[in-house]
Amino acid sequence: MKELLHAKGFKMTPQRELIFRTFFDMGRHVSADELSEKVRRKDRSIGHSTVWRTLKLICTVGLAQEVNIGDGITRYDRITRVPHGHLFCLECGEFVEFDAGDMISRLDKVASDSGFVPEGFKVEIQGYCKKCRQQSQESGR
Amino acid sequence: MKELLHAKGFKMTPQRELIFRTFFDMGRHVSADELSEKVRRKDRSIGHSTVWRTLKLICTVGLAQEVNIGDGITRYDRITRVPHGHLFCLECGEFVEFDAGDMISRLDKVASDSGFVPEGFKVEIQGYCKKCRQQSQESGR
DNA sequence: ATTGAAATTGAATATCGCTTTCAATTAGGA
DNA sequence: TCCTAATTGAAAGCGATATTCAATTTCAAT
Repeated sequence: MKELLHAKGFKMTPQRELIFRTFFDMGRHVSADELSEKVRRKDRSIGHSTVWRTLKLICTVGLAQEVNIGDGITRYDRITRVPHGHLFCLECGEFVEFDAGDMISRLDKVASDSGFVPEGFKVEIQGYCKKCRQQSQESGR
Repeated sequence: MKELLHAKGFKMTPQRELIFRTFFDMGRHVSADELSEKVRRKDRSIGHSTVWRTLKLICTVGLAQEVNIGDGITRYDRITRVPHGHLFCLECGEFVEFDAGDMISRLDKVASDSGFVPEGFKVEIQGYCKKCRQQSQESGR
């Protein structure tokens, strides 16, 4: 971890250590605010801006990527070996992952056909989850 | 057009007419600011907020949809019959569309497997376009 | 261990997209 | 024509993220 930072000219600090650990202990799709709150529960002296910046840093060194579903809140998702997409409920905001491994080769081809060297993929499905559909059915409509 | 609005309880106005026309004359992936600027070149008296609101309206009546690539700017893309994805250059911001028709059935299945009723799909590939790769190669690195 | 340049920090402030408010105006069915 | 609900433009507001800056800290080179 420290080495990874040093390799790119960054330094390790106690703040970063705590933020890194907290981020990787949390689930997926963490927003900056959520992380900031959790980090500051452990150490009140860490500033919001440090958390924001560290989150960007985690992306810069390639350990996470931004996920944007269009609600104005950027979430951060650690990069796993397994390429995956997101299912997202437009009503309650529930997030479900799905394996997108079998799409990759197709997407790779699409990219190279257009002269692009792909860096990342995003496959997202918006819709309505089971629970929300049942609820809206019960309540009259 | 007018009928489409009336059917959903909206009214047609001169402002909306101009904004609609301008939007559909522009290319794809128009941001609110771009549209606003173009509209206001034709009629300086139209307010920004009217443009924003009309853009939302166009989405509400189902003629366009928001596209979000994570740079904090929402773009609006008219809805075509052909489902498509986006290739996006991380360097210069170039946008290229590709046909995603053959992914739909797979995505539909993914959704229903999780109990979701899909409403929309987003397939995006980030990467580096040919031009930017050549340029960064020429300039030393 | 000490040093010193460069990176990092936290607080405050700024910015940037976008939304809302509000009083005045306008569209369009009755 | 009239009436009401929808719409307008300007301005203010909002929330997420970025930036500024002086003080502090890291760590490679001594």
